[in-house]
Amino acid sequence: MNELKQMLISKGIKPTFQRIKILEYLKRNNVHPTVEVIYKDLYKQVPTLSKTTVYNTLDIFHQYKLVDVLTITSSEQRYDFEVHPHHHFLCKKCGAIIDMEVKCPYFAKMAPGRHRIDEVHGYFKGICGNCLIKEEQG
Amino acid sequence: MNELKQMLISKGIKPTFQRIKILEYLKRNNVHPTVEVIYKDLYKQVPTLSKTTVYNTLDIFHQYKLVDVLTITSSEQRYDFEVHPHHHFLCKKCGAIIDMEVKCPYFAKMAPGRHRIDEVHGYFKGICGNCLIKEEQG
DNA sequence: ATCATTGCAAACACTTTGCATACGC
DNA sequence: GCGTATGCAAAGTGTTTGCAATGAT
Repeated sequence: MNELKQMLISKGIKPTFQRIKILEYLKRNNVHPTVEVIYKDLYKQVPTLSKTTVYNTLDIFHQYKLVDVLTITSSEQRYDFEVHPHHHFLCKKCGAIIDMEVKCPYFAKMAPGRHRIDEVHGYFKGICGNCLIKEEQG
Repeated sequence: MNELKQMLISKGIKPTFQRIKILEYLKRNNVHPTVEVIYKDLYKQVPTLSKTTVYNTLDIFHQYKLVDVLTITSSEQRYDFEVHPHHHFLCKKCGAIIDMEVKCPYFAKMAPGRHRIDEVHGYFKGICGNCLIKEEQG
């Protein structure tokens, strides 16, 4: 908790109770949760919490590059405690988003053209291992 | 027009006037338009057109793999007349989405793990060549 | 006549905005 | 006390749904 507080301070973000809780949640739950999920889970601990604050806080975290915003599914944004660049896998059956390591620097160098590239995103869609096993059994 | 009609028939899709028009539009405008844009543009030619029909039609096209759905921006879906697998570049300044060729098969083979990968998506964000030139001049 | 497509209007879901209250230095 | 953060409610935006009217064979 103190570590996270320091992390916020060092980025120039005022370490309020809500902000620390949300950052803590993201660090602990690396399942790329939606705002809804973050809100519902944290509400148990912080009953005064509002969704607006979750949105505000995630916006600030994103600005200060503490979290990544994933736009894999079109209907909702998902948030990722940012550690290092990596790709994602979305299971079309259960909806889970699973981290995938980037194994080669192909992507960053791929496009030398006229555009300035700031961000590189890659993701896969398919059926995750767990769902495949269930299909075999079912 | 007849070519597109044949394309629909060969896929088992009834070639209605609206569907042909929408497919034609997508083929001609490879700027990855939104539903809004498609609707507003086609409305001029087809004043009875409704947004619902645009949605319905794009859904069908997607099912039958005539178009790709891009979820690069979180706020809206964009549609792409599907020719071959390629990546995309989103300009954060002007909002344009530009096609980028896939130069190596890295992506498809990257993740041999437990999951079954059906789709591979890659995109970049940054400032496009045109906007860079404008910045220099401005 | 039948069955699918179309299109309006209402409902939905996620996100943003406006503003009054509460908190922390 | 002052300035920012919070949180409620309302508005906004893209998408989906229900259903009646239309159109094609």
